[in-house]
Amino acid sequence: MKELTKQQSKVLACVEVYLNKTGFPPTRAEICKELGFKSPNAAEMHLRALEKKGYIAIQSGSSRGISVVKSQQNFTQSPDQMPVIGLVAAGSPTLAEENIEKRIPCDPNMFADSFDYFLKVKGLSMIEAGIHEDDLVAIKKTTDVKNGDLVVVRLEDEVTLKYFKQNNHNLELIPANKDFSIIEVDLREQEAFVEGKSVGLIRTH
Amino acid sequence: MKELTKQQSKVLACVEVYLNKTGFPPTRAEICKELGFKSPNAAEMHLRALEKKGYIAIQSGSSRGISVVKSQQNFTQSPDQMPVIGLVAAGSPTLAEENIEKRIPCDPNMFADSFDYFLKVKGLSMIEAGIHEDDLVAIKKTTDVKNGDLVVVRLEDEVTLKYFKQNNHNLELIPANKDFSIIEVDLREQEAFVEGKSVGLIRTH
DNA sequence: TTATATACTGTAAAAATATACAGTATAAAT
DNA sequence: ATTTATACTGTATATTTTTACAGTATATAA
Repeated sequence: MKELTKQQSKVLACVEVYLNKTGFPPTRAEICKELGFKSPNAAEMHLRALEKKGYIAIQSGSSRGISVVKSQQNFTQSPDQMPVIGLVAAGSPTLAEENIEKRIPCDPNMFADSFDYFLKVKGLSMIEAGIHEDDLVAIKKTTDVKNGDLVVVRLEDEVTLKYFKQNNHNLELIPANKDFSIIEVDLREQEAFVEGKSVGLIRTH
Repeated sequence: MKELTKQQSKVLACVEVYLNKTGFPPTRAEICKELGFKSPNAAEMHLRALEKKGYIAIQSGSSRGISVVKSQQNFTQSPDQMPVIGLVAAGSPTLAEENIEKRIPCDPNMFADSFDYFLKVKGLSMIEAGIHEDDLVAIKKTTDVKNGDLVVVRLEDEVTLKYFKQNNHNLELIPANKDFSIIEVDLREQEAFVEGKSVGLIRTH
């Protein structure tokens, strides 16, 4: 099987992801939108190349007439098992096997945004936001967070779940419980690592 | 899940076979050709019926925008699309398509107990249990509930989510908000229908 | 007897989509 | 220095496809 160029590989992945999410293949225009191309012909050329190399088949004249012949990644057909990580007092939440308490079968796209793992909540600092002890907060690994986001932040070796608010070098980590006080950090004096942000929550009754 | 008519069943099978063979869904015209209809509207009507009964989802305006939600055969392994139902003021929560606000890809076994649908929470009566407006409560259809369970109960045409407590003919539906009062029902005087119980909760941030 | 649901035909317009053609730009190969 | 392959933009058009509307026919329920 012939090698794919970087862009061809991206296009194939895009088709596969779309197919997985919607159940039918994307149009040229949709591929463009996803990958940032400005001409439908960009997608067309890549698709033709993928066809030539035997990765897809194109039904000429049919809309969305793409079928994936040889998948790049092996999509697991069974439901994903998303890991649950305890909010350990020390160190970053890592996906190392020893930190995974258990796994929950669910779709990483079940919330508005995709997520990477569940964080098990300890303590009552966010209770007024309806976040209880042992709730599982779905975390997307990212450093791209805005004021007001519910974020996972590491200070020294302490990991915490709080609302995020930053003005220049002044970082505030805001709890949702009047018995707790705001954590203020001067970023010139102390480092803070944003591990990710919450995109959702689940709780077992 | 509602029963299908003979023709609807044929159309669903046709879609599934086509999907299996080509990798993308058929158009109305192709369904007609396959099943011998002479008008694309014949296929259209059957597809709309299948959508209403929850077997497929149709992406409006998209060509071939059909995704099979609930397969007749059991060969689609894609993650289940669990329905979200609004807590309507009147009548039971039903799974008829007109009551389904959207669907969420997730595993029906993600909680300790399996569930049938999500109920979208209205109001603040359970806020002290960390259940907010617009949270989605996972409901298992059952009448087998115990005191202390979080249940969906219908009184007359009112559907409500409360804690369950019953002593003989005396039923109490207990909110989790000090501004709300307990609903007391004498079962000799008034009927109460237990629609199901909550097995979990999800919230999108 | 009059609805009501199922099950279509036939037509047509609007919208979505594939796809051809004419270019531009860049890097690597010859 | 010129070709060749990759990687696009931009435009236009023919075709595909959805979808609304107006009917017809039949069986079943109220």
